[in-house]
Amino acid sequence: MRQSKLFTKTTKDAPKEEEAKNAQLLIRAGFINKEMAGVYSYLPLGLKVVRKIENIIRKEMNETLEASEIFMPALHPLENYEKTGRENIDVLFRTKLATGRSLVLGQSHEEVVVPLIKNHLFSYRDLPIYVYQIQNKFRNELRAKSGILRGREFSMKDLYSFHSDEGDLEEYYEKSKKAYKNIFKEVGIGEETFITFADGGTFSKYSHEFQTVTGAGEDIIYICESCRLAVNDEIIDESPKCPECGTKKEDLRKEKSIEVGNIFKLKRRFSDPFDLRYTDENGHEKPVHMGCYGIGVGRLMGAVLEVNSDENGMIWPESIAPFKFHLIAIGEKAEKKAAEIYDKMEEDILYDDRNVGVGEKFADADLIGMPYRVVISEKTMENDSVEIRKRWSKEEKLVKIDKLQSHV
RNA sequence: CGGGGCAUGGUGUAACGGCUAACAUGCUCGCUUUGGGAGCGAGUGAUUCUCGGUUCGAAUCCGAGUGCCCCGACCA
Repeated sequence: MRQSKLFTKTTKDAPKEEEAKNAQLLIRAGFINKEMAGVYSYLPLGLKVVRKIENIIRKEMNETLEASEIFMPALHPLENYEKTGRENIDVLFRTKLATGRSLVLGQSHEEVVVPLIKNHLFSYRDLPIYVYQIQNKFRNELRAKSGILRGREFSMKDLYSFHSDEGDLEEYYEKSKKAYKNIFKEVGIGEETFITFADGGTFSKYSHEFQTVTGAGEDIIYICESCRLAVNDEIIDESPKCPECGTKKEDLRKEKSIEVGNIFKLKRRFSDPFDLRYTDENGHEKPVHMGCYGIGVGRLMGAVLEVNSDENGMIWPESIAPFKFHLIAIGEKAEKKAAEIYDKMEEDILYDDRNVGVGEKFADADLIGMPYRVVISEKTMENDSVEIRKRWSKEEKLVKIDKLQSHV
């Protein structure tokens, strides 16, 4: 993309109303726009990151977990929540149809997906079923905070699995952990992210969270380094040790962290209220066992930033960077050559063709944080080369122009 | 929801109860400049969050409201 065609602007100063690093950087770089507390627009560069994260998630959902993507509504009838007893949870946004019928804005989709699946699930031959979506959730948080880490409207991937028995659910649940690990590794926070034993909320006694260590987090976890597992502070008193190797609480590493994913064995918590059953091989009706598996997409983007940035700006992992290269030309001759390079590799390059000082271009390249900054000047052209600088290590080297694409 | 803080051009800040609300940045025009937010000049841009009160006079003091941030509680 030619940067001159990008309508968003960068700024030197962060708005004073944002304190969270992720929000300051994303707003300064023009990736997002704040509409109100906890509600943000995603602008071209920010949306590119979101789309890349989504596609990484989709790949794991489709391939590893064999799930089918669907898209459910944000408007839900309140009656469904009365069936499950969740009509009074305090994060529910309520609204009404013109006819007076009570609705809620979806904060999760169990109340929609179960009746939906009921129309398609009759026999043991239909099981298992795995469906997921990437959709906006609405939660009337008393306090939105930390930029895009806790919003009132936010994008989330939610997967629901339907099983003939607990054993099958168990197996799939374990498989989901692997898929989740792959996702967090692929977006660049694998090292900082730990499977964490946590409270099950209204769903079940326990659940597993995926917690990414960062000072910006709102949870506290106790990490067992050797097992790469953690225990959430909320249940550490109940089980004050590593669930795997038994290392005691005192020897676990205590850290602040942000929950980027969460998986639950719902079992019959939602299938029973809707009478979701199937007929088994012997003609008997049996209950359906469910699991649900969430990942906050916007939050994940924020978490990546909290982990990867420096005083000059953002540092995007190649897997989710809006572009791989940020191309800057110095001098008229170099501009011509840069345009040629850009034409061949449009998809991978953000080309700064703006008529501004080179200092500003460098500063913006640091702020926007593409993994590789490519500079072409008369000096580098003497060797038919460009200078490549890695955003994260600041390491620089000259590379032949025709080797640029294959080089890194 | 409890506690604390903040609210002034687009953005970041300044201004004793008293003159036309200042500075930086941004933006526009002209000239110059091109390896780290460059320079000179000329412009542009504000109902000082809202409502009410005190006062001869309010950005400034008082009250209420709203918005935003932080701590806590809450968090499918």
